[in-house]
Amino acid sequence: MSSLKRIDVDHLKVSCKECNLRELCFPHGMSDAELLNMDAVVDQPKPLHKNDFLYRDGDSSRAIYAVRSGCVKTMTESANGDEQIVGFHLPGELLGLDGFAEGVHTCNALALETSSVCELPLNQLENLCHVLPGLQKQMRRIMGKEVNNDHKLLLLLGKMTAEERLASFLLSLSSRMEERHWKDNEFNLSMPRQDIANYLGMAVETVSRLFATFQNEKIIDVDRRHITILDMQRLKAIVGECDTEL
Amino acid sequence: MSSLKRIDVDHLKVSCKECNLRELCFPHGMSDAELLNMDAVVDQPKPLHKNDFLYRDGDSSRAIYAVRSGCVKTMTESANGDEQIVGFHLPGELLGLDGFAEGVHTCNALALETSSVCELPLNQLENLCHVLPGLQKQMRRIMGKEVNNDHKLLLLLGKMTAEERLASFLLSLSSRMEERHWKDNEFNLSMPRQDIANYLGMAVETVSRLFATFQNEKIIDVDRRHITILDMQRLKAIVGECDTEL
DNA sequence: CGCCGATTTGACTCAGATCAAGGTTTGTGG
DNA sequence: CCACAAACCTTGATCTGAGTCAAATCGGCG
Repeated sequence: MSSLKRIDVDHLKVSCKECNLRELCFPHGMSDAELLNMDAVVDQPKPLHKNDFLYRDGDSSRAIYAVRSGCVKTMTESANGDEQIVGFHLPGELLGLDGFAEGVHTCNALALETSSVCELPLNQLENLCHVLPGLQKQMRRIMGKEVNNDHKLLLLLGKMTAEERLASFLLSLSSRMEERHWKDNEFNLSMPRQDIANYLGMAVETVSRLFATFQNEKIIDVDRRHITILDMQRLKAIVGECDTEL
Repeated sequence: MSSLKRIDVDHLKVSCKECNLRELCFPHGMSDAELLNMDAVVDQPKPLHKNDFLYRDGDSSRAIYAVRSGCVKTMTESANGDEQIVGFHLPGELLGLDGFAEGVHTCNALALETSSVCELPLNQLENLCHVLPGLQKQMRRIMGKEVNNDHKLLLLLGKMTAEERLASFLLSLSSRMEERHWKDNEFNLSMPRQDIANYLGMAVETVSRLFATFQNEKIIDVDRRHITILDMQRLKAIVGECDTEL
């Protein structure tokens, strides 16, 4: 690949039609004709560096975003200053719905590593929904998914033990890896232990100890940020999915 | 009021235009003309009795609902059978978004007391959104609000102590009472202690003890399900809204 | 009145937090 | 290329908020 081509990549827009994440993202279920319309309004801003904010609590809500590469975390802040991470967003996953209620974001969104996103500007979204019935429908699906995700997390925080939470977290990542046609039993964590702990409502030390326990029990292999799931069945058994075989 | 009239009440539809909850509900921000259209599609089924399900996990999603009177709780169920209550819905509040992702509900919705709801059928929603720009916008606001609510609850479950959680719960109820132009410092809980405990991720005994503590400290007065907030400032101070006067 | 579910209260226990080191990896400037 | 600092991660010891278990009390209601 020539140096010239490499420079061009920055300016090159990946069309929705050709994006390999299209089935997970805005375009899900759309016709080719509809995809062309999408391409016309979807913007692809400069990549975010690690620790760059995509948006902050209080920013006016201008768009919804899809992660194209990397990983973005969203977190809410409380009155007395502590933070709760509410989501880690992988490529193809959407964020920004938190701004829909009042037109102002109520979360911070921060890149965990170098990441790129696609933007769907809200001022165009309204018109586009009129023209593209598929998008209208997809928007509803997206929001429903967000709600369901949050509910799962509520269940996790409200009812599970630390062990179940971490197992559940690993399984969630694993199945999202599979959705993306990546290995579902071997992946890298893009977030530090501290963020996992925050997300799961526990102390860093507990995360660390549980990783050690799981490793001792040969359920997973942990090498710094690299996770290998050795015994998926046992992991599922921990969270109570009692479908061992059967 | 004659007995004849009383019978009619069952059949009488309350129009959105005349509903005193309209500013909290679907109609928020709509013109009179738009409200007439809403009325044409909003259905008002028979009231629910205590412990009736409005819908169940797995039911196909046919409508979104607005509580007109009473109180409805929604809860998710985990693989191993335990439940997490994810919301208590007061008059004017909406529910049913959990069915948007896959067209199937992922929550149970259950009346805590005799309750009535309005239904907005989904098959009409799509068309209606085309015709009524106000509804389209309102739908987005509604979903954003749901997401923000869930995020608040995540913060509560992930980061707060039991004391903070209960204080936060009481303040949330109080401000929702105010929205409805009811007393914000005196109200009845429509849910048993067990449900409060479940919602806040703690044991019933802890709820009971904390009510006793708050009562001893003259922050609230508790008489069975009847709550009187005696010292709003102190309650706010507990959750860390350090705006005590300022 | 007497039963039943909801609530409260007390005593005890424990999962997981906190506190305290120590080890490892990464990045940076000389 | 190395030294040094700053993150990040792990491990051990101790502590505690809130859960669990058990029992009494209350409030309706047939």
